[in-house]
Amino acid sequence: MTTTLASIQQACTAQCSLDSPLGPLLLARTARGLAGIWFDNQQHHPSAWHSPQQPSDDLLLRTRQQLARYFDGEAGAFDVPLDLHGTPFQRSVWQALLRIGHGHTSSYGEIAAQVGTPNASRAVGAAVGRNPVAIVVPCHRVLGAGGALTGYAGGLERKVALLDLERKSQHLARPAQTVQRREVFA
Amino acid sequence: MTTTLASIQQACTAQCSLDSPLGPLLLARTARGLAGIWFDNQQHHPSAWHSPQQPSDDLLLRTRQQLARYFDGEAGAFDVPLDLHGTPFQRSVWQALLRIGHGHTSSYGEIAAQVGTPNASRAVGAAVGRNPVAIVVPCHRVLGAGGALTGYAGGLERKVALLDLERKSQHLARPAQTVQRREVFA
DNA sequence: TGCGACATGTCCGAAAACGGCGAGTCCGCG
DNA sequence: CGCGGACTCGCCGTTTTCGGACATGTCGCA
Repeated sequence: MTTTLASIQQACTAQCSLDSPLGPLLLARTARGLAGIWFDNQQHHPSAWHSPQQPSDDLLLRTRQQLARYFDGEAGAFDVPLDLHGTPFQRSVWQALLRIGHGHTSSYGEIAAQVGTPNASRAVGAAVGRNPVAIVVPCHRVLGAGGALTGYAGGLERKVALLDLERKSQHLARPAQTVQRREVFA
Repeated sequence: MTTTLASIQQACTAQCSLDSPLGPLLLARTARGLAGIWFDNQQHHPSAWHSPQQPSDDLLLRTRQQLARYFDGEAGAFDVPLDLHGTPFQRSVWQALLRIGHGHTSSYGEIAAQVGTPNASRAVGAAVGRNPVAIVVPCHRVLGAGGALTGYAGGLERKVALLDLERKSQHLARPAQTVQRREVFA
C-alpha cells in the first residue's frame, strides 16, 4: 500500500480553511465525505495545498459549524460522513478512535487489543499519528498506558488544550446522544 | 513517482472492449482523453478490470472506428486526444513513438537520442514496454539496432502481425495525412 | 568477429530502520 | 517497604533503502 496523503490529494474535490481557538485549520473533502482536517504546520500536513477557499459546500459548511460547537464545549457535535484513506490497519485503528467518547481517553495498547493485535501497540502509535482528520477522529484522546501524553501531530500544547476543553465541558453533553456515524471506505 | 497503472485506474472514467483480428482489446479513457489500450493477457495489463461494457462514449466510439480502419490497412487513422500517464521520461519516450510514421520503424537507441539521453537506450526499452496505449502509440515500430524484434508486451506474434499489416498496406495511406494530435499531460 | 563492461530510468521484491508503546528490572529516595 | 524514574528489550505495521532485472547499444580488447 502506498501513502495515504497522496491518495487523499488525488481524490479531494473541495477544501476550505477555518480559524479555531487553536489556530487555523485546513478542511478537505472527497466525493464521499470529510477526508481531512489539519492544523497549520502540523506533522504530515499536505503542504502542497494552501488555498484558503471559502466553503461553497454543504458538507464543509456543516463541519465548520460542528467544529465551532465543539470548541464551545458541546459533546457529540460531529455527524458528518467520513472518508478515511489509509491502509486496512490504519482504518481499523481510526475506527476504534471514533468509539472513544467525548471527555474519555484510551491507551495505545488498549486500542491494539480492540483491533485484534494486542502486541501492536507501537504500530497503533504510528497509525494514530497519521490520523488525517484531527479532532473529529479524536486521536488526542489516546494516552500512554501510564497516562503520559506521549505525542501529538499538532503539538502537545494542542493535545492538552483539547483534553482540557473536553474535561471542562463534560456537563454540556447533549441529552440525546444518538450520533449516527456512517463510515465510507476507500 | 509511483506506478503508472494505478494512476490510470484511478483517473479512468469509462472503458469498453473490442474484438480485433489480434484478439480482444480493452480500451479506457479518462476525462482528458484516451488513456489505455491493452491486449488480453498482455504484460502490465490492468487485470483489476474486466468489465466488457458497451461504449456509450463518443471518444471510445471514435477510437473503435479508427482501430477498425487501421486493421483495414488505413494509415494515419488515429486522431483522438491522448492522456498518457507516466513518469516524465516515459512520456517523452511515448511522444517520440508517436513521431514514427505508419509502416516505418525505429530503434531503441535512436529514440534514446531523440529524448536527449543517448545512452539510455536500455531505459527506453523499459519505457516502451510500459506503453499504455497499444497500437495507437506505435510501440510495435521499435526494433533492435540490428533489426531484431526483441520484445513486445502483447507477444511477438502480434508485433510481427502489426508490422506485416503496415507493410502490406503502405499504399493505402490517405492522400492528405494531416494528423493533428493534441496531447494532454498528467 | 566475439566477448565483456558499462551507461540509464523504472519497477519490484527483500531487508532494514523507525516510531505518539508497554512490560519488566533495577535503583535511589522518603 | 513503597513509589517513581531511567533503562532495556520485544512487539509490529509502515516507510525507506537497496540490489537486481529489464523489449539496448557502444566501445575496447583479444
